[in-house]
Amino acid sequence: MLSSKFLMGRHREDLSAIEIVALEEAAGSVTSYGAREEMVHHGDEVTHSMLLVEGYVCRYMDGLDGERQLVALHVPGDFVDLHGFALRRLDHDVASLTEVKVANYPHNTLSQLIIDHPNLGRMLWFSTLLDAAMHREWIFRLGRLGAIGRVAHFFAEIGRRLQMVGLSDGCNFSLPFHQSDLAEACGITAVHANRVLRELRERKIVTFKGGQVVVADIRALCTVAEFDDGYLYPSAH
Amino acid sequence: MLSSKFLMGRHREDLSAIEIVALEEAAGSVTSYGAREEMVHHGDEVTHSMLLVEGYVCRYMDGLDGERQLVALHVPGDFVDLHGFALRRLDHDVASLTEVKVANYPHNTLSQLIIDHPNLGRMLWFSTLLDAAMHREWIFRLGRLGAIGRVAHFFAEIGRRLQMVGLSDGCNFSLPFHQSDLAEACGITAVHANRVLRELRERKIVTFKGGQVVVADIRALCTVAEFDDGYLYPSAH
DNA sequence: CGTATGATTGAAGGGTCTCAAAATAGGTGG
DNA sequence: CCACCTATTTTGAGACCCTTCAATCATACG
Repeated sequence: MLSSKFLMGRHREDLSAIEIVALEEAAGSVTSYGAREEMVHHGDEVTHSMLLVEGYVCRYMDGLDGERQLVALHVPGDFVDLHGFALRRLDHDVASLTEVKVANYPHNTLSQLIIDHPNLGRMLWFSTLLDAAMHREWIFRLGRLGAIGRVAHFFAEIGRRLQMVGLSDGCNFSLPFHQSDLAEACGITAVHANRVLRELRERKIVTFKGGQVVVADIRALCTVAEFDDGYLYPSAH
Repeated sequence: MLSSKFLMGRHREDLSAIEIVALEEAAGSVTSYGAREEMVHHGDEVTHSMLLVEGYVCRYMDGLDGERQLVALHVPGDFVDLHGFALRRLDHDVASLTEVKVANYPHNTLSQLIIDHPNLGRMLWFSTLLDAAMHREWIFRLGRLGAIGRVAHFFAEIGRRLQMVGLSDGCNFSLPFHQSDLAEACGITAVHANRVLRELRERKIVTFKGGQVVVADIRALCTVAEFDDGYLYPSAH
């Protein structure tokens, strides 16, 4: 099922069997993208929204002199641009990191879906608000943490999110990033990202090599990152 | 009308007269708060959402050693915690800056409102997505701009938003902030905020004194801030 | 084997923080 | 209306974190 990971670990259980079928049937075509491809350009009018089925996608904004800032990273089960449904055009760019498979949801289909299934509508809304909650945490991370804390926090968040959709045990996961991508997510330079990674490695907290993250000391990672997963609204608590 | 500023300057014209009346009638009680009062504590279950009618409100998160990071500033016409409708509990704190008046919208009333008026529902969703768009811009600001750019960007955004609801000409507006508040919004220290303000004053770009912002050179302000108001989704363009 | 890309390290400079003190403004009571 | 008290703003000096610029190293790939 294309949407089988949607809200997995995030109160997916609040969806009825009927609603899940309705969501699945609302999916239009499935599109594939290669790695590192631009998927949506900022300013574009969007007429459908993409549910990420397979692969990693990021959203980013560009500064005047070309420096890029990641504003979101998406993993399977995430709606990548559901906010485009209400906003109509995007204020940022969307690109694939890996090879990617997305299910397209035409906006006029979504409109009807929400009318027919108000509870499903609220869960779709909820999913866009999860993005906003993550945005807030990223603001906190950039505003209040030093470089080490930022990188640690990023690892902690992605690990936890992948765990929720069954793609990680929380400590070992794939992250198809270059060090420069990590830098763009954390508001630091690639050179400094490298030094931060060395320190995290030397302190035996986490290693990152070849797109693979291995958390050696999850306790220390969360401490350094000031990480608490509450803002991810996991099902259990 | 309590909701007369809702989405003002942001496609409010997409709301029909009937929908506006329905929104107005959905408002429950009106509550007043004093200046600098905590309004919602993180983790609280929220059963209603507040539309800001008068005054300024901020949302923030606290780090381990008490440093605070603002994640949003709200001006009249903003729904302060509409995201609580779908999230149920908040991941951050909400506090007043000035004396404040809010209109309360009980969540069960909102549920019905959305079923009866799907288009209004989409506009409410839209309004929470505007918050998310601003979050993204804050991420960019913190990740990619230096201290001067961050402060300039903050001024530019608030000026523009106040202009949209008729509370500023874009260059002169009230901002009931201490320098330390500005610091908490921009991820810098209060001491450095002071130095940045001096530089912006000396470069004849903007002055901030006694809670009043006067932009002397809007062109320079936007340049320093790398500011473009597209992410605020203003009606005209 | 040569080339391109990404990772790693070094040295120097700059931006921001910290700590501390002084100046100013605002509010209150005499 | 002045005197005092407190909160806020302003300034200085030194330390530290991160950036910049450059060079070297490792790796993958034609």
